[in-house]
Amino acid sequence: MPLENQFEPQKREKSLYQQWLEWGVFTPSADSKKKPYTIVLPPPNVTGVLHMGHALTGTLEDILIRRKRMQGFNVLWLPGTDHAGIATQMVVERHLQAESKTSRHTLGREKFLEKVWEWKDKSQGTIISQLKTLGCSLDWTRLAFTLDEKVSVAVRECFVRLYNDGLIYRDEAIIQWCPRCRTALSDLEVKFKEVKGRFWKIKYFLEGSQTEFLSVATTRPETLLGDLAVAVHPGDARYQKWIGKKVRLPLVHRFIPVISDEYVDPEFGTGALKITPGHDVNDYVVGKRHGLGVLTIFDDDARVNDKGGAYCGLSREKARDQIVEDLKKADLWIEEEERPHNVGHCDRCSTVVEPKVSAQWFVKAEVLAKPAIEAVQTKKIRILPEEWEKVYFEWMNNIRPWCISRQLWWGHRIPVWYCKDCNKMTVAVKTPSHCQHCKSEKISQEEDVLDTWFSSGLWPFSTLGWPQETADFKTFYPNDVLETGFDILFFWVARMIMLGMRMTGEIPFHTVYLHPMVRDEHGQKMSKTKGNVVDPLEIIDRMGADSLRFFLAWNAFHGRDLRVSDEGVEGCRNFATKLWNVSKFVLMHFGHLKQSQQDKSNLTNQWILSRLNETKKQVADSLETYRFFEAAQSLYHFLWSEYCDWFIEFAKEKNELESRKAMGDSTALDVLEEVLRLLHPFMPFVTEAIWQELPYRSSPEKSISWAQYPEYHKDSVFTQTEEQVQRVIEVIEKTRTLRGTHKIAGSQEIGLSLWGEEKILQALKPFQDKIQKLARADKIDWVTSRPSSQENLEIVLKDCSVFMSKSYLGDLSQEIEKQKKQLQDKKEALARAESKLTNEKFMGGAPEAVKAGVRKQAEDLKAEVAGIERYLREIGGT
RNA sequence: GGGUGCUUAGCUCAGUUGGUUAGAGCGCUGCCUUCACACGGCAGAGGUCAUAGGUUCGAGUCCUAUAGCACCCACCA
Repeated sequence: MPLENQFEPQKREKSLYQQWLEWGVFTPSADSKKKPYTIVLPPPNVTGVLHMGHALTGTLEDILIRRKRMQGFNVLWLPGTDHAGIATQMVVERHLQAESKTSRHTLGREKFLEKVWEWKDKSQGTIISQLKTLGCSLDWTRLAFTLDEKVSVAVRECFVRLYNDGLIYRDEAIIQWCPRCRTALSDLEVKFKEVKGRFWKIKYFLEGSQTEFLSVATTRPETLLGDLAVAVHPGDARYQKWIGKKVRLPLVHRFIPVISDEYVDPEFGTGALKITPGHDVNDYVVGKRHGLGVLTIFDDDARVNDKGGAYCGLSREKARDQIVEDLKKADLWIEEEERPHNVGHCDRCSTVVEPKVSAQWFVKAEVLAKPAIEAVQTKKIRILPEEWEKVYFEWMNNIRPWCISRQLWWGHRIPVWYCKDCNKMTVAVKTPSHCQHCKSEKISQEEDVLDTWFSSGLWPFSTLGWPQETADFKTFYPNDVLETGFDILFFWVARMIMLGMRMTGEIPFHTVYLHPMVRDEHGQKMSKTKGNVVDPLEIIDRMGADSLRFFLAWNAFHGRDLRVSDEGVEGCRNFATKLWNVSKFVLMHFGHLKQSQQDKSNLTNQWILSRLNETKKQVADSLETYRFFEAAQSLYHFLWSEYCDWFIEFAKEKNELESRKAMGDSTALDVLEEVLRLLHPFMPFVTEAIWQELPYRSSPEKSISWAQYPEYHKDSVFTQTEEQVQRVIEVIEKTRTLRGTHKIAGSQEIGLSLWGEEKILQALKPFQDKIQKLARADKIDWVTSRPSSQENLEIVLKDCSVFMSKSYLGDLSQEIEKQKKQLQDKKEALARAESKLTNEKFMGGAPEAVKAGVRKQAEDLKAEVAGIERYLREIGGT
């Protein structure tokens, strides 16, 4: 059946995907004898819609997956979504606020969670349909969600095991607190940003004195309400006499000790540091060292609490203003200056975090990290690109306790029950009915939920049924590749390795591939506020999923940025169109064939088969090393610059075309079919559409998804033919160049003479018709004696020359200049080569192959130099 | 403060262990409405590989220093 004139992705892609689903292409059989290959999709957050980063993940993983499926593996690509605790809760809260002006607190926990579940269902539906639009061959029968019952079981199991092993504990400590989200955060969830601030110097009067005071510098005057000491460096001469004395806390009139501690930097500020153990991580440590205790002066919303006396009820910001004002009034203020400093912000909502002392749950990450570090050191797990290994080690070697409790409603409730009678904790997988210590039934579950990343950390196996020894778990664990953005190396990848190894005793995957971050065309981070977000669906809508996918693969360099631009995707759309058009052409001429029948004696066939074979090798090498961009480029180059530009152009020559048709030669079709299969993982839709229209196929299967992925065969290498055709190409190209430089009209046929050794001419002669057609020559004379340079121009190739009558020429001045430059370049290159050959050290030290190469190079250059000199003389440049 | 990268054509980037005359896409210039394709064809211009040293027979590739840029981690009030 002929292909329609244009491939219209908008019309075709949906139904092609539907067909794959109907055929069950994406679902592996659990009891297959085939070797398994598994990737779990990094579960997108159910906060909204997919962005370009997801599209990149989907594309790269689908390329790996589809290729392995075609290579006969039992392939599982498992889709899922993440409940994304803080992020989703925040989105839904905002939504509620905007829609009905209600807060979660007025709704209550149960009602609010209902709303979040509704949101989740909607968002998940959107995400699924987007992944389908992109063409991702995910096994939807195994769709998972991080709050699924089976995942919950895994989460509890993991928690209980770690608790029993002493690796999870509850402790009162200073943690990062987001007053807007009203929850504790892990260190990773706090982003330090430089903000403009002020540095205030305040008087702390000596107890009993009206004149003597310490000048204390701070960026946060409001925290003086919680000061429990002033610290100076033990070696600081200025303050020796103050140590052990007491000072009066301004405005509050409490008396606090002056202590000495090495932590204080005497060079910084005034050398006297106020200590607020309740609201500063360092002060907390200092306070602990000196037994100062803790004074918490903010409530969960970061308003001053009842410990703040007159300031009670004020927000942090208002309290600061008020306190500064009062200090000035009371003559306790000395001076202030502008001072930029780093302030921690909530990763999710950008609120300034407030360090706060509270009871939280922690994981002893340093214990889990040890085997996880070793796994990468011993290369049991490879991280690619390799430089990320260093980053991984750096973080893992300095890992700190991981705060896993969150004061949220949306998430996995921590499986701990407190007994009202004996105050002890019951930690269990199954919800207990009574306290395991005193049998009391007065128990209540911990209100806190777990950090989202705790459940994500189990994803490679919690989705497969662990801790049950299910068929899926046995077949598909460990996974093969974990592919994701480098931004979640610590958040997610490191934790999967730690938890995976601890829980299952095995590495969760053998390869981590970290892709670059998607940026806009100027390299700027995409953000809604900047308005530079490129929506993958919008691009797909205009140019098709295949174009976007090919673009993403093409640009997945091993750098850190991937810039998305319309022009770039257009180029890839053009490539898809090229494929479509050449397919149209091939089917037009060879679509009637019923079987493969290749004329292996045809040199053009040998050449393209050899080139195809080389391409297969390059694609395989590139994909095995996750160089998607390189694989995409090889395919692009082969299809466009070799198959279309030369093979098809050769085949179009009248005699050739007729003879191909007469013989029923199917090479053009067969090579196209292999290209389709090679390209299918990259551009699944258009390749499937064309494949469906082929008159016969290499595979009896209904879908190209099941067809075999082409593999390199060393018996399809035709080195000699490649050289021979390469020479033909050069003859044509040089002739065309000459025509171009002398402005010979395209319609003007010219006569050529080809001069060279008999052997060379014999190799060229089979291509006479093709040379004539593509160089637009009406005749070719084959000569072994050199034609007159009086009447002809000579184009010198490595081992032969093309002669063209001077009668075709016009103005030569530009050409002379160009050739002079050429001559200069060649002479320099020749001089370099010759100096190598006369250099004894080079001749002694370089390997034989290199020396032979240089010798050959020198010979070629010599011939070329002579040729250009001759040519210059011929066209009148001395 | 610690760490990791980057600097190659106008732009975005390749260039695997040092080895022949440094590549691609886009963009640019000229010509061509040739029967698959103007989302096309043909041809062309364009780079002292950031700088300065060094190692080597040979350096875009290795070493040292310098400059500039980006990112990550970190509690300097």
